[in-house]
Amino acid sequence: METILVVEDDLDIHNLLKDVLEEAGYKVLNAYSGTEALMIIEKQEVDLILLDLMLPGLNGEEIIKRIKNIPIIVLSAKISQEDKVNTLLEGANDYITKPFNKEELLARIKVQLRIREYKNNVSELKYKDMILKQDEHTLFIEGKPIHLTKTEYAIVKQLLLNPKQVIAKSKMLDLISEDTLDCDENSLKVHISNIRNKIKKITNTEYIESVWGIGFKLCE
Amino acid sequence: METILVVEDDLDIHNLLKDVLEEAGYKVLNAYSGTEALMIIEKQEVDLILLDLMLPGLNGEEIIKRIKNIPIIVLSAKISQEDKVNTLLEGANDYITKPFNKEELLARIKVQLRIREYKNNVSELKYKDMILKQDEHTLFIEGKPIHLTKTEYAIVKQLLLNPKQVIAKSKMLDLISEDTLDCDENSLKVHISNIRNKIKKITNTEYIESVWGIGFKLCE
DNA sequence: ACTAAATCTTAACTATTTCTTAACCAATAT
DNA sequence: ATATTGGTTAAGAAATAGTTAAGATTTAGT
Repeated sequence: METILVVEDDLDIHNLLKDVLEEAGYKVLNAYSGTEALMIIEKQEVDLILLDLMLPGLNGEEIIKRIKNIPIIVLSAKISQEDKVNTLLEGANDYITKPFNKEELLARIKVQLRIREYKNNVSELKYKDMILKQDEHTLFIEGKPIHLTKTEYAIVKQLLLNPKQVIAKSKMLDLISEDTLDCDENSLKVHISNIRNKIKKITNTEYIESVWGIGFKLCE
Repeated sequence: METILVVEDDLDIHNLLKDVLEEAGYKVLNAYSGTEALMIIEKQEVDLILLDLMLPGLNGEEIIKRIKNIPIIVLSAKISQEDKVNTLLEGANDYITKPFNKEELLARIKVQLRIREYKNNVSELKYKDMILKQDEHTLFIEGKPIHLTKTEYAIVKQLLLNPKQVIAKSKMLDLISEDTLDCDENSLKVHISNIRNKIKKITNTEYIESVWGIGFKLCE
């Protein structure tokens, strides 16, 4: 089941949205301010955000800037075309004006969730001098192929799917759990070490960075 | 009758294309967004795709990356030569700028379908020192003929159709399911073993490589 | 339709690769 | 200074791949 975070301070609209979404089979998380929304995102897995632009405290625009890799659909009474364009450029993925039509809302949500799913399967993931060719199931660093085991491949794939972002160890374990049986944090650090060794045979450049106490990310 | 998928969000252009194509005797499928297009491809047989580059949601470029084995003709208002080149490099097969000429469109479509037809029925699939002569239903390695059974032939054919690519065991079973009754992963490994043995009688070179936990590919 | 030959699947066994565990050392934070 | 986290290593456990042979099934010839 996919999780949608609703960020809206108006209680009536909030509850209406919640009802519509739950009826459609989504799990709904609730935030009534921008700061609350950011807190929830850090702790829980969220697949999509419905965001009201007019919020107390931290406003919608600022929240959009802070969020990466979660699709955002903006809800707003603002109607000018200019606003629409600005919001999309700032990082929102879609825009719905209030009062909204139930079917349109659900359709737009579906589209965003699908896009995410499809991006996961794009045939080549690139970052700097790394290319993960998914057809060939091979990582290329500076043009040279590196053979990765199933688990190593899954780890590198997650790092490349979220470049510039730190992936917490627990999150990583969750993300790769489909490809592994019982990988724990100890096992994870062994895998990371093994991946780094394979890369070291090709180049001295570091590609994977540790973030102390949190997890791992690709070097910037 | 050949099936063409039209991916275009502008309703006027979409309908114009549909009319032209149906008049020319093609079956037309319609998609108005990238995600819709990908959904259709998964479910139905499509011989060619006419793709608008400017789409809501998943854009044209991303769709091209996801599609293989179906020729794509890109439709776009973009006119710079640079864009043209980029699109072709990314995986599109041809490029037509809007407003398009009806005859030119149909001619380009014909060319792509011809190429496809030729490739599909090409009597010989080659890779390195392997030649699969489909007429003779025989595999030649380093010039010497090897007799393959029906299932073995189907497996080798799939490998040769996608050289350099890893074919997952489950995918392979799916691809050869038309030629077999109930081949499972165990049976598949026996077939692979048998194919390797037949090749080994001719040469010591390895031609089929295993990708641990995933599937098989031709050696590079 | 019957028989013989070829092919395919099943299943046990062996070989190989990968994964996890756990001990030890290094680095970092309080 | 000490506790916590990260990194390395090696060995044993677990998973997957490869081999083999026998019996079942399909195909082809008569």
